[in-house]
Order: sequence, then C-alpha cells, then structure tokens
Amino acid sequence: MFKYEIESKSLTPKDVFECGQCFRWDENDDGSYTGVFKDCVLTVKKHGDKITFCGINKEKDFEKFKNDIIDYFDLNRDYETIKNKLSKIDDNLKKSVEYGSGIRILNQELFETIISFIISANNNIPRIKGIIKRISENYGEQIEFNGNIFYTFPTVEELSKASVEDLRKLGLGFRDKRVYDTCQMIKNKEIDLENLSKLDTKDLRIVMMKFPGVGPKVCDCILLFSTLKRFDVFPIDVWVRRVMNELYIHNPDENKVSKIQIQKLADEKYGDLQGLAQQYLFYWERSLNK
DNA sequence: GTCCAGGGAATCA
DNA sequence: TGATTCCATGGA
Repeated sequence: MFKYEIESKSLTPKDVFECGQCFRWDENDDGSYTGVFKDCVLTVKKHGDKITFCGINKEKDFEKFKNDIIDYFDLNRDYETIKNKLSKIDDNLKKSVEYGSGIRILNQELFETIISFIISANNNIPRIKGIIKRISENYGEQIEFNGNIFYTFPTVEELSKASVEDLRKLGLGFRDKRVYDTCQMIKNKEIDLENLSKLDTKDLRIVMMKFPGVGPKVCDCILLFSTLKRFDVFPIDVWVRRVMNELYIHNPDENKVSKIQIQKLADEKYGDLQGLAQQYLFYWERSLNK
C-alpha cells in the first residue's frame, strides 16, 4: 500500500466527492472517502490541513500513483486565488464559495465522464452511482485493496462488448441504447477522443453533442468535470435553474425561467470562471434543500 | 398512487 | 425555432 501526504487548505474530501461531479466515491465511518480512478484505489482522509492519500495502483508503481493523484485532484492549481476572485463577484457567490470551500474540480477520465453523464440524464445521484458501480463490476478489471475487491471503470474496448440488453439488465433504463451507440462511435473512432483537447470550447461542444445522449447540459458537465477541464461552461440542471432564479431572476414559477436567460446571466457575472461558479452554487443549493 | 431525479430526442405547432 | 411528450427506474 502507498501513502502520500500533502498540506492543503483548499481540499476537503466531503466537498470534493459530494459536490456532484463524480459518482465513484463513498464515505467511510471515519469521514474519509474511498474510491477508484484510472487504475488506482484510494482512501482520502483529512486531518487539519493535512490530506493523506492511501491506496494502490495496478502496476504497484509509487511515482505513477503520486503523479496520478496530483493530476486527478488538480493539485497544481491555486484554488485560493480562484475563490478570492469569485467571492468578489457578489455576496451570493461569496456565501456559496464559503460553503464549498474544499471543492476541487477533478480531472476525470474522458470516456468514464462521457458515459457517467449520459447515465445522469433524468436520474438521481444515488441511482447513477449504483449503475456505474454495476457497470464497473461487470466490465472493469479487479484491483485488490485492504482485502477488498474494487473494479476499474471499463475501457471503451471492454464496455463496447455489452449489448443494449446487457446494459438494460444493469438498470440503465432508456439510456441503454445511448450508452451503447456512444461506445460504438468511440470504438470505431467516428469521433477520436484523443483529438478533442486542442479544440476551443465552442467547437468542442459541437463535436461532443454528436454523441447520442449528450445534449447541452450533459455536454457542459463532461467539458467541466473531465480532463478537458473547461471552466467557460455553465451546466444548467433543475438545481442550478432554481438557485439562479432565487438569487437573481425571482420568477414565481421557476419552470418558466429559460436556459438562455440563465446562460446570459452566467456569462455577464461569472465570465471565464462560470463553470466553477456553477459548481459552488449547485453544491450550496442542494445543501439548503436537504 | 404520485412525484421527482445533474435531460435528450422525437414530435408537433 | 419553440414548446410538449415520452422515455425506465427506484426512492420519497
């Protein structure tokens, strides 16, 4: 087992793993979190300003393990400066940043993020987590950690072996065909995921939405939460619409607030940091409704 | 039984 | 273009 320790004021496991960006991390009794990313199993624990990462990877290579953690948690980015900038925009955003002060936007594997957010459509987070867990158990590879078996998220080659019926049995519902077709498109290099990172955000959105099941909202989540790492997008779901209406628009019927109106507000107020603003607001609004 | 969930696609006006 | 409807599933 490897152990890697850092000091950080701007990383709180609970905020990182429960702000809605990821679906593969579960809380332990002591408040730490255990999950799988790439080929690593990891337990993340915070004590004071110290963060301890304990885990293992398939190659049992510590240098790779360490570098994967630095990359996944985006540890070279200065979140204190970002939070200060956002807090100056207005008091509402300042409150949400204070509430979610330990959030970091993860660099998640692109294929896993695409599939995960296609599954997220008209779904709830506990059920999304269950589906992704079953997909990994059936099509991923085993890794043993602390005497327990964990499963990596499958590669394109592994998951594209699943038929629509196979996926339906795992509980995907109407999203089964969308996941199947998307896997085939990626496997056949109809869209080559390797070539996407050089595109600007506008062109990237056009390409990403060619995948079945990827509309504007799912697309923006993929761009924000994956290694594509675009902060100039603003995923609008029911929670974000609700919080934007409560804070700025004040329409008595939030269902009548248009996405165009919300997007315009986000562009004006948050600019190039709108993706981060969205995540602090989403996490904050959900906490108020629990 | 009804409503809702990190929506998208098909259909209709 | 813009608004409605349908889509599986499980928990509240």
